[in-house]
Amino acid sequence: MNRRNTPTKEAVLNLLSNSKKALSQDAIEKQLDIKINRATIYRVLNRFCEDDMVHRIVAEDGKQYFAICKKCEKPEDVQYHFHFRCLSCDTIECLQVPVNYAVPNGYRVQGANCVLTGTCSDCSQVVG
Amino acid sequence: MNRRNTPTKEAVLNLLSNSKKALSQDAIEKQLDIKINRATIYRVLNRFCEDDMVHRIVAEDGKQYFAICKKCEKPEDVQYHFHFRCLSCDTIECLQVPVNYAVPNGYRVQGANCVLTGTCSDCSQVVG
DNA sequence: TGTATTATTGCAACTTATTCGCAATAAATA
DNA sequence: TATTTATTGCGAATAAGTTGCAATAATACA
Repeated sequence: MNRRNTPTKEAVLNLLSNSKKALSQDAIEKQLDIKINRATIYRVLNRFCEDDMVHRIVAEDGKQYFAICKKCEKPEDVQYHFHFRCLSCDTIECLQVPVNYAVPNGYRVQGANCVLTGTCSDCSQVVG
Repeated sequence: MNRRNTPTKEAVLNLLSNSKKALSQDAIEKQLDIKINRATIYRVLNRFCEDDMVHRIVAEDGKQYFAICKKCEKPEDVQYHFHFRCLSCDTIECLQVPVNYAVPNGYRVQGANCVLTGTCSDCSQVVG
């Protein structure tokens, strides 16, 4: 199952690389210059995730968001990090904040999906 | 908008009270003795959440799970806690593990949805 | 350089979770 | 007991994500 290079793949990867935020399929489709089918975008994204080039975040809206970040670039860096969902500008971003936890005896952790919700620094500026 | 007591409401609340795990609408419907409409269950659950009697967890499967736990009983206890989703027995439970985080300047946190994934203590016992 | 192999794509249909409008029902209250 | 309106059931709608299939195109190889 060798991967092939296609314009679609490249376009989506570019978009994610240049975005500071995690993007949903929806957002990706809108931001792309070229028209790419919904199902294709999902397939491309799922492949990126399989290949550990991108990670998937599920927000409390139940939707999937995709991001490339520092953490993705060094897969040795196993530590999970928090994500932040701003209710004001409706975006999700990776925080450089590690997730610390101590689970009870016998629990084996294999993954983490941690999203904080609130107002991001940009949107908090409203006051002055 | 005063709340009324109904058999439905009582049944769902009982179920959640006696369950150690967080339950999805689906699970609730199956476990109830009486037949309650899907939409009604959602409405009851959403009302419970509004009234802070129950809290809602969104797992990486994108589904909502509902739970009553110690934390729910003392709303003054603002601290968020982790949830654990066992991939083996496919359940979600509240952990007595607080979520600690330090967000960058300017960020205002109003909520948290933190789910750890893996194998719970019961399912880890397989070995011995 | 031409051809075969098979990963990738687009399309349409499907699944699943959740919500919504509306009319009927039933708590609470006077 | 009558009135008010929260709650329910039903069916339909919405939205996110997946899947089957045939067509297309990237890669490998003669």
